[in-house]
Amino acid sequence: MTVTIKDIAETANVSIATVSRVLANKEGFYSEKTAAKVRQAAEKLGYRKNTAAVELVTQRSKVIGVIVSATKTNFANDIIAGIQDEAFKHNLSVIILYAGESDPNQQHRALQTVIERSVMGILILAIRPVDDDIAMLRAANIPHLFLSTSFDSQNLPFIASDDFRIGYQATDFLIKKGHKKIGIAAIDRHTYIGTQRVLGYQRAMADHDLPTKPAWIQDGHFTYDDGIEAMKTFGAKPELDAVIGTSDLAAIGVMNQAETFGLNVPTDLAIMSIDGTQMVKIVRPQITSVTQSFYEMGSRGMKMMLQRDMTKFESQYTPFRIDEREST
Amino acid sequence: MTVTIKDIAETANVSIATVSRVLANKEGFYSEKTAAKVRQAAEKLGYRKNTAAVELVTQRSKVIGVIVSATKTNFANDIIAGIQDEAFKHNLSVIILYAGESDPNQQHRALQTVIERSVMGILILAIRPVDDDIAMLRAANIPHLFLSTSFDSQNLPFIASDDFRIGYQATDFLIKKGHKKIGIAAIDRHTYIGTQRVLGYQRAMADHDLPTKPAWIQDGHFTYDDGIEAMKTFGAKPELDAVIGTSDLAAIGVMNQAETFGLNVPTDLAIMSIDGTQMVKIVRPQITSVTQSFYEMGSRGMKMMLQRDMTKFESQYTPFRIDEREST
DNA sequence: AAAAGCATTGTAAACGTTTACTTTTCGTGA
DNA sequence: TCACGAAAAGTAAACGTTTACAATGCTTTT
Repeated sequence: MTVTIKDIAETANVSIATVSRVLANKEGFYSEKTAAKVRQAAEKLGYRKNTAAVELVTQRSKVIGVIVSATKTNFANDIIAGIQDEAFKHNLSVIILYAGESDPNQQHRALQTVIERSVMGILILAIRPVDDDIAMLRAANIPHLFLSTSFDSQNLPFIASDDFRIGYQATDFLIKKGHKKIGIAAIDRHTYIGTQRVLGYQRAMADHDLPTKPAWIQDGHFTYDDGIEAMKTFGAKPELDAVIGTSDLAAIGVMNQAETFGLNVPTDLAIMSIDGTQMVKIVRPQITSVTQSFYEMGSRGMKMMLQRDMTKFESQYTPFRIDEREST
Repeated sequence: MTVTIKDIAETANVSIATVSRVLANKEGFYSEKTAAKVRQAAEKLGYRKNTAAVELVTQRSKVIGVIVSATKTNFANDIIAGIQDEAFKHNLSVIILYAGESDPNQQHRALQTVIERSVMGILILAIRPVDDDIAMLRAANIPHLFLSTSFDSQNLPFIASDDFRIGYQATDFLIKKGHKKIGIAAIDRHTYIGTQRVLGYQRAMADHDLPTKPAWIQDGHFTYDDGIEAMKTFGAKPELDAVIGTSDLAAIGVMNQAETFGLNVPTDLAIMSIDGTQMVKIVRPQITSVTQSFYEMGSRGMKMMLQRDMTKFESQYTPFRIDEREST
């Protein structure tokens, strides 16, 4: 039914080895005359390479697997764009698997899928797998790299922002603008990222001899609704004079709730977000953000994959900057 | 190096056929006693199935390929969620390939990749491939379906919204709110979707005996910036009393530019968007939208794939509704 | 004219599964 | 005890490539 190189070989009157060589452009192993015959036959028969066969015999695939959490925050698109552009340059395919929102089952299945496909590398976005899955990942012996998550222990390679510094500098920025009572909203302290940001925040406050209160730190999962909730807890007459939203959407949630309370941003309350995606520019007032280099995380991650030797993977931080806008 | 069923067979002291049957859960073909031995050996050796080998011999894969345009509009995530959830239920993997923003090269490569992987089905999101690629797609004899794009001719199967009706009803809604001079922003009339929406708009205007002007229709590609540009063209003292943005972001662009001009939304200018993603709820004022059923497009599309018989694919429209908010 | 070297092509094994077909084992009824 | 049938297990071919190695033919060197 389907056309194979064997059919081409017959049509072109050569051996399958020759066909294979021509089609794979193994230069120097065939004459142009034969090549022309082969290519023409392939074209005529409507030949399509069978990737499964190729991967089986070569024991490798030119595919990078990307596992993404289907979170409601939106930076993943930028990271993926970075991965994609870099992969395209090197003729690699990218397959993306969504792993739900912190659903361990889906995560496990996604991981299993890419491992069984023996992809040449695995990029894991903003997900911290359970220990069993990490063990599986290691056993699989496939280069893998975490993006936009960092770890304290485990020595897993990652490319991410330095979240302690993000927390510190965001806070420091607000303090230098004259704020003294600064809150932080929708932070997930079960994640390493979350703890680091809080630590950075606390250090900055301490460095400026500013007191903090536990109630100024509102837990959540970086979502819009968590931002709203956090602001509701801070109240209509908040003690605070500035709030850091731990994602763009969270910050927007804080801002909208603040305005519902009749507070003016930035005069009554300054707001700052962490991420700096398009979101912060389309709302009014535009939100001052710690802008992360998501695209770069993706392209750097992809480049690292190209070395293939995982032992050389070195965790690194991507730069971030503060973009001042109207909300501070 | 890697563990194969042959290794398991040796360890468990059975034939590879038995191993294969146990591991594939072909019930009725093995005794529980043997099964236990096999499973234990597999576990012990750290066996991983080789998908390439499976696909080669079975001539089929349990993978759905999804091709997405990496557009700056954001509804794709919802469609993908629908696809993903449905696929998960049926134990299928989903691989997603980004095809750039209307870059024919990337589209071609993405298509080629999924075809060569002989996926069991292809879902194409918001992309209208060039004719050559459509021919290739057909020749490949793989079930395929377009989501969120419709076609006049070609008889390609799709699941999308009825864009004529969207255009009509959005316009009709505004007219019934008392508006008479209605514009439409950031519409791409090179797409079928675009022409249909404009036709719907024009018909609604005509049905109410309202005149229109060519300048009221501003071309673009559904982006935020196109929304801004459109509004700039309409001017600081626009002739219009309402504008339809052809995506959420486009509508937000229109709104932000209108406010830059000092216009009040909705009193000076009513604004309406088409899509109805989270975006319209996080901006102030919240935007009245034609809300499409993106998630449903995804899950319906996936369900259709399950039939596998492409000749039975029937193009269909998913429902939409109008959600009134603060911008009208 | 034979030998050597090179370019080109061919042969066949290998990759890791699944599965049609065959063989063995085992329980049951006569 | 034996024949029979069902259950369990085994044998081997097949899937479509790549590639090491072998073979062929041609050109160049001696």
